[in-house]
Amino acid sequence: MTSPKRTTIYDVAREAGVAASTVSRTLRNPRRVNAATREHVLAVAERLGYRPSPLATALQSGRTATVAMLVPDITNPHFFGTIRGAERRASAAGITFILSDTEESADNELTKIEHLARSVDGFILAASRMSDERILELAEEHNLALVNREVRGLPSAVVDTSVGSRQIVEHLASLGHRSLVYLSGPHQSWLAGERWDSLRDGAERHGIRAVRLGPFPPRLVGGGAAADAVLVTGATAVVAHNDLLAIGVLRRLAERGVDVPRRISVVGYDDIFGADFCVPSLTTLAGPQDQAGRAAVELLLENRSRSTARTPDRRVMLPSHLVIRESTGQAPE
Amino acid sequence: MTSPKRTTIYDVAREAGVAASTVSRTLRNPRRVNAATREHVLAVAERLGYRPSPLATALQSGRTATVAMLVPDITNPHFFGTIRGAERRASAAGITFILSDTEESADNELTKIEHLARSVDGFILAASRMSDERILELAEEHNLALVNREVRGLPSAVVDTSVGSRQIVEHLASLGHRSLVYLSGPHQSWLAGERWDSLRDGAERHGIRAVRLGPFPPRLVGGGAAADAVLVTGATAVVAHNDLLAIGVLRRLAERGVDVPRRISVVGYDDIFGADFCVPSLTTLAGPQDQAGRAAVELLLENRSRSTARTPDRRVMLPSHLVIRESTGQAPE
DNA sequence: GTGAAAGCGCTAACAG
DNA sequence: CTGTTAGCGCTTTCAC
Repeated sequence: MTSPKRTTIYDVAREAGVAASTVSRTLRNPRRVNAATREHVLAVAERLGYRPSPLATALQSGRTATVAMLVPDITNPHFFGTIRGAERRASAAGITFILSDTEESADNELTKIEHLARSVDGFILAASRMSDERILELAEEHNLALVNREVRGLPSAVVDTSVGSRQIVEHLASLGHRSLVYLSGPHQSWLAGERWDSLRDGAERHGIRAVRLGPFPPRLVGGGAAADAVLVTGATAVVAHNDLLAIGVLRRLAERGVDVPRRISVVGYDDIFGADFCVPSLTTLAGPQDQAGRAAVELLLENRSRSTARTPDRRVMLPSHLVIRESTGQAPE
Repeated sequence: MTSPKRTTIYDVAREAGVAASTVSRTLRNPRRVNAATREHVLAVAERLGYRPSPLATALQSGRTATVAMLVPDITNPHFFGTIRGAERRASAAGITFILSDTEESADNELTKIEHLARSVDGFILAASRMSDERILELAEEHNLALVNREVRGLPSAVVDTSVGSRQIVEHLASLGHRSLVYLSGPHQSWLAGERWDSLRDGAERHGIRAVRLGPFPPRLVGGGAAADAVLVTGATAVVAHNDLLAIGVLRRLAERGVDVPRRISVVGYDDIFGADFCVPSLTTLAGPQDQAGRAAVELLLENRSRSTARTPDRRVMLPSHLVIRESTGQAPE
């Protein structure tokens, strides 16, 4: 690759016989320029193959036309939908999309934010592991939008799992289950807390005994220990923090010769890739994660420029729905 | 979020009683500054919470400390490993990672490259859909590294599937198969071509009849039509362009009551998430995709700064290995 | 409607 | 070793 001096706004100006500022206007505020000059400038720019420098624009204007998304674990299929949705939306708006993996660490989130602070217009924090306090503090200085996390006063897009969690309980109750175990996810996960609250709440209403176990790493491997722990409790139904964990449980139960769903029913969250072709296929709470990602980008875009004056803080709530497959069935006896 | 005037290099300079250039040096070339002043400047910078502006640095120096990765389809699990590997490596080097989905379109690749050209130090093209000519042309102006694609003279990291493809044939031959069908992927996919060449080559040596069908969309849904097409041929073994397609085939065959592997054996490529827990579990050619992503970033880093003088063009070749699971077995009869 | 000029924050000669 | 001086490419008053 060679860099034969990119053509700048000045090259265009000279060639077109106008001032640089006119070229700039032609590009940013076409209507503030005489139609004739405008056409001419555009033609010259086109001919010279002029491409604006986003860097220079950003440095001068303060707008970078870039957003960064921070994800605890890129590898986790749970986030694929969110990432895709956000990327698509950003791309459609001509916004550059930066993706960063924070490896499940709140400290990493902070570091990355500091690092990128001046290069982006805002951050999308997906399932942030940081405390509410820290997030609020950061929001003082940065433009933030949260995904699957709520913090007072901050814009967020979350796939509602409260209603869905109750649906899970109802589903299990209707199948005759009288007890369930919830396998919780990462300790700092806000979602994990939300889900447990709703499950317990639902369980109470239906006179079902609910127990929480964990935390377990929200990955396939976590399923081994989780499954064994479940068997000890004698519960007839288990709800895992996410599908990854649920599939891990399924595998371990199969290994141990435990019949699902005859002996025990298993439910997950997210409806990730694979939930429909594992065996037995997984009953799970599905949600439009990609829409959440998409909404987050929109929230960010709305909120920029308006340095201080923030909008009536927007919260987007997306509905989830229960997908019933083969891993849940009539309670034993 | 409020922006109370970020502290600049000038603030630090004034506060420390030195020139701005000294502050700059202290940060870039610490050794060119008197130890005492250095300490002092660093202390002041620290105290003022100074953070450099990547934009200003980039504008001035031409280096953006950013790389962009272009992927045909973020959604495709095949790329997850590559994306993760690249992101990790970039992150470790303090390099900002831009991710962009090109939606399987060569034109989109071109557009995105033009768009980002001045904001990044280089591009990682994963499984590019562009023609060799176009890529070579782009390489004149941009710093490129290819993943799973080879173009004369350009740095690339590819997971070798030639050797692996022959292993697949040997595996099938040893099970008594005398014919196989290859389900090809996207028309413009270089990989698809490579794989077919190696398969056919291997088949020839083992006196196996090999037929190519397709192209099929390399996704689960592509498996339906593909499976039906295979059955018509009467072949006893099918090798799909990737695991997604292979799993799709598996599902369709199950639907039609065709016993895998007793009636027909199925092989995929990539060993994606899910290949081990679909039913039957999938025999597939696994490769270190994340290392390919990682290597690509390294190639890019090596190659930057050296504007014209390119290194003896580096090509990284990663070995693949055959993972034998339940979807392949003895040929019928 | 258009031009001149001042910077955005930083780096890189070039002096001293 | 350190300060001065130009810009990098673009936007944005402020005049004309």
